[in-house]
Order: sequence, then structure tokens, then C-alpha cells
Amino acid sequence: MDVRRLELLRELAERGSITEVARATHRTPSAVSQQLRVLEREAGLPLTEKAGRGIVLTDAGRALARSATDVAIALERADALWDEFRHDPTGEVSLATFPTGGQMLLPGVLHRLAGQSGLTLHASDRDPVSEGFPDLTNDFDIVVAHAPSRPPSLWYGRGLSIVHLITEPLDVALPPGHPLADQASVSPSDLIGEQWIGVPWGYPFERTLYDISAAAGAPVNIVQRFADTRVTEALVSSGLGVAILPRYTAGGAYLTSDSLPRVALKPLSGMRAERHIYALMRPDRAERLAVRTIADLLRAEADAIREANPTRS
Amino acid sequence: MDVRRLELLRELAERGSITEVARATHRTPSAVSQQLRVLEREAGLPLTEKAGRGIVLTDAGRALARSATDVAIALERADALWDEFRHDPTGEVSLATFPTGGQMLLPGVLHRLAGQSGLTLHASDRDPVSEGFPDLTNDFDIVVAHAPSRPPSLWYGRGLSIVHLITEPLDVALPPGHPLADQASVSPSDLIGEQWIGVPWGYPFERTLYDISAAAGAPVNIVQRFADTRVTEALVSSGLGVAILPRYTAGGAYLTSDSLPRVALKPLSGMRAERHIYALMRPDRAERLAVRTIADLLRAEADAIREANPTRS
DNA sequence: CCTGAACCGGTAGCGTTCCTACATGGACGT
DNA sequence: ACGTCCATGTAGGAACGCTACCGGTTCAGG
Repeated sequence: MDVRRLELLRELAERGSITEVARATHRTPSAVSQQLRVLEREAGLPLTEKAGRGIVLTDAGRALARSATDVAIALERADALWDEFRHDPTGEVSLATFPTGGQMLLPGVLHRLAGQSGLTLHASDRDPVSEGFPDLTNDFDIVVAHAPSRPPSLWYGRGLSIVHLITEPLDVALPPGHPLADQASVSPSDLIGEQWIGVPWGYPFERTLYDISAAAGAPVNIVQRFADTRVTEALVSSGLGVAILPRYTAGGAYLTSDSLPRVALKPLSGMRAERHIYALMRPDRAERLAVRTIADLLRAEADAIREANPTRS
Repeated sequence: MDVRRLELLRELAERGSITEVARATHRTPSAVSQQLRVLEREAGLPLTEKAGRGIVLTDAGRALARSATDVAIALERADALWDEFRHDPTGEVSLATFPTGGQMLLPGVLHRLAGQSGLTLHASDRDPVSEGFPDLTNDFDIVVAHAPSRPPSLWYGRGLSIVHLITEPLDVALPPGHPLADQASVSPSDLIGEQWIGVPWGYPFERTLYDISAAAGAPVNIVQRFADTRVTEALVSSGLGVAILPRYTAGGAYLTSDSLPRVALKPLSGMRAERHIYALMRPDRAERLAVRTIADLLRAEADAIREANPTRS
């Protein structure tokens, strides 16, 4: 039983097709197929079965793939151990984040990282359009994701390592001269009749809009829908409506001219409106010293942001 | 970082010399040396250093070897998992035991095993002369050992898997017509003045003789010393002295003629006299389904023996 | 119904890897 | 000083895993 073969089985379990595994591991599909065939012969029972054009794992195959994860974890832990012996968290770490998460965390992380030479972070942003955001952990060491509720139950089933980074309040963004802008906080009933700048269907903050609607007992009137909070913020700033925006990322430095007015962020009273930001990692990758270092930096930066913003719920 | 190389490092940590590792893994010393050299180059720091004719591991080498154990455990667990999927605890298990341990447990275990075909047990006995009994775990899947005290602290340091099988009382063996043979139990002071059949220096029960001597406040008079309990028992049976014998193994069926009288076993009162019997396994080997099956049989047989002998402490 | 796309699997051949056989060199004991 | 033991180099051979290429199957669309 070879570890490399087990690793292939594991990739197959996570990616679902031999071609995808081949692409991810820089091999030919034929090579992958051959190795899996050898593994199956060693196992003595079928690990895959045909399903249409592709194949699916049998129960035995899935179980074996799970144990392959434990092997990978032990291996990466050994790797990390001797990295520690060299005091050398060197290497490359890839990171994917949703846009506002990167905006909030990456500047600080990269500044902290400037001290640590030899450790390079390749970050890129992805739109959290699809529900398959956790799938990115197959291709990135760290995936910064967010969810409205505390434990994203869907993620646990995949055995992902989950690090909670920060809980970010979702505020109501108002134009500067808005009547409600003088209040310390606004309640859902205050907002009846407002025009809303929302997000596209299925996007993150939609749930909060529903909650407001339910709490106020009146529908929210969504006149525009944008995925990019910069657009939303520009519209709110121009007095075209109100919106839900995350507290630590809205009102930032991305307005082109300093003379332009910003938005007023007001906490929502009488209801819970927040999003939880997590770092997701495949458990084997989470063992790498370089990955753990970056994860620690992310958490440190998130803590700094939380402390710099006094709680005014 | 290859698993096979890590495994070699682990073997080196346990066996101490490249030649021994080569012999154990059916390779040439040169091959072992080459692979360790590659591993060292990958690690980027020295794993071994010369010591006289041989080599010793550096601290880093030992640490890496420890993590290699975790990898081996994960691998064996995967192996066992798919054995379970096939409902097939097949394979060969090697076992080493001290003589009376084998006498007590092996007949029952082998009978129980007769039902399970495809699983073969290769057992052999070793004299527990040396202190290096746990070293046998390198060459045997299961080592049945005994110790006078509860947790043999020396064994824990090696990270061995330890399964407690049974606590066997150590009784006083008396000739059938001996004056004390009518009592339910005998105390150390009862035994003052007796002639003892002991064990060679450093052998298991010697400590109990010391304890008796201390409790009685008088020295014990050891006139003969034998390692084999059959000899001891034959002498006691002939009225040539008394001895300490383990309750479940003494008085057995190994007297040649049925007409010969046996010995009377009397519990020692007023002091603790017992030995603890354990199954020792290297943790990776302990994961194998076949090994676990045999270990379970050992424990079942030990439980049966304990229940068949009512406690009359 | 036929065609094209997507995917899995088989075969031949090549490159890499890892082992053996043999030889070298240092450390220890007699 | 010599033999022994142990680790470690070098050359060659065998095995393994990959690529390139081809065939078979399934499914969607005209």
C-alpha cells in the first residue's frame, strides 16, 4: 500500500473525476487510472464503479480515502516538525479570499509578513458566488470564507480545519445627511419605507435583509443589486438608498477623491446582524508550518481589528 | 519526504545500527545508508552523527523518527480499515512470550483461533533473562511480558502499546503433606525456617522472596535456584522445600505420571504478591486487524482464566 | 440517428529510482 | 599490526511510474 496511491484516492474523493485529479497532480489521466487500478487490486475489493461517463467511489473507496487523510496529516505534521527544527517556516502559501475579507485582513497580514523573509504568500480573491467555496481548499492552502451563522455545518462534514477569525457586525449604511444619521443605532422599524441597495440573489447579506423585513413587519424595497460593496457604498454615499454593509470594511479608503462624503454606519438594534469570517484549510495542509504561520497572522490581524473597533452593539 | 525513508529512520531509532536495520528490512547496509543520506539532504540538517564504529541519531533525528511512528500508525490503520471492509482479518501474527505465560494463555488462544481460518499465529517463547524484553517488539507483533508492579514505567517511554491481560497471584507452593497445607492461607511469619526453592538472580519472583523476608523479619533460606518452574515444582512436590509459584500456571498437567502427588498452593496473607501480565506491541503493529484480533483473543482467554479461578486472596 | 465532446481505460516505451555487488576507509580490540 | 565491525562510496541492473497514443462508452444536440 503506497502512500502516493492513497493520496490519489483521496484526491479522487474530493475532486470526483480522474481527469480532475490528473490535472491537479500534473499527470495524465491514464497514469491516475493505472495507479488506482493497482490500489484496487491491492485492496482486493472494488473502490470505484462506473457512473455514466465518469466514476464514483464505492463505500469502501470513500472509507479508504478518509483514512488516507489521516496519513496525509501525519506526513505533513512530520514535515512541519522538521521545519520547526530548522526554525525555518519557509515556503509558499496560497490563499483565496472573498473580496472584502481580503480588503480587511490582507494589508495587515502582508505588513506583518514583511518581517518574515522566505515565507511568501500568494493571495487572490474569488467571488463567493457559488456554494462551492469550500471546494477551493483543494487548490488553495487557506481559504478565507464567511458565513452568517456560527458553525457552518456544511463545512464540518468535509473534515476541514476551521479557524474562526472574527465576527464582523453588519451595519446599516446611510447617506451623510440622512435623518437617521444622528441616532446611535437604528431599528428595523426605523427603516420602513427606505430604498435599499441590495446584493444579487443568493449573495451574503440577503439574509439580513430578510431578517429586517421580518422584524419590521414590512417588506424591504430593493431598488438596486450589486455584488461589489464599493458600488453599493458609492450609491449610498450619493443618497440613492441605504444598504447593509460590514462594519470593518465599509467606509474605507477606496473613495477616489477625499472630498467625497462617506457613509454613516449605524448598528442595527433589536436584532443580530453579523457575519463570521473563517479560515478554512484541508486538514493536512493545516499542519504545514508555513500555513500555520499565515493562519496565526490572520488571527492576530483579526484580533487587532476587533480591538481597534470598540464594541458598540 | 518519502514514507519508506521515514520508516528506515524509525527502524534506526529503535535498532541503533544501520546493519541491524538492513537485516531487519532485508536490504544491504549500503541501501539503508543511501536512503538515510537522501533523507538527510531533504531534511537539510544532520540526522545522525558518528559514534565510534557506529552512528547515533541527533536530537532532530530522534524527533523525526517519533513523527515517523505516527505516520506508520496512520498507515497501518488504513490497512486495518480495508481488512475490516473485507471482513478478513487474515495474515500472520508473530508472538513471543515468557514460558509460563505461553503455558497459561496459548492453549486457549490457539483453540479459539481454530475457528478463524486464514489467521495464523506464530508463537515462540523467550527467557525473560535480559531486561531487553520489550526490544522483542521490534521483531514480534505481540510480546507477552510480565512485571511485578502495575504500570511498568520503563515501557511507556518507548511509546509501546500496552494491554493488561491478567493479574496473577503468586502463591506459596507446599508439599502435599506439609503442616501448613491445612491452612487456607499462610503468612510470612508462618514460613520462617522453611527451605526455599528460588529462582536465579534477577529472575521474576525474587522480589517476592525479599518481601517475605522483610515481612517476617527473618531471612529466607534459598537452597536451590531454578529458572524453570517445572523443576521447582517437582522439587517442592518431593518435599525438598517450598517455593513461590504463580497460581494459574503451577500445579498444571506437566507432571509425567498421574500418580505423583502435586503441590498445595496457598495464598500469602498480609502482603501483596502478584505479577501482572501484559501484551506489548509496537503502536503501528497494534493497529493491524490481525494483531488486534489476536490481542482480543489473549484478553478473552485471560478473562476466562480469571473467572475460572475464584478470588481467594 | 448520427456526430462531437467528455471521460475512462489499455499498451508500448522511456526515464527515474532504488537496490545489489563490490570496494574503501575509519574505529576498536587483541 | 592485523582482523573485525561498521558505515559509505561506485557501477550496473531491475522494477516502477509516467507519457503518448489509441479505443470504448456515455451523453447532449442537431
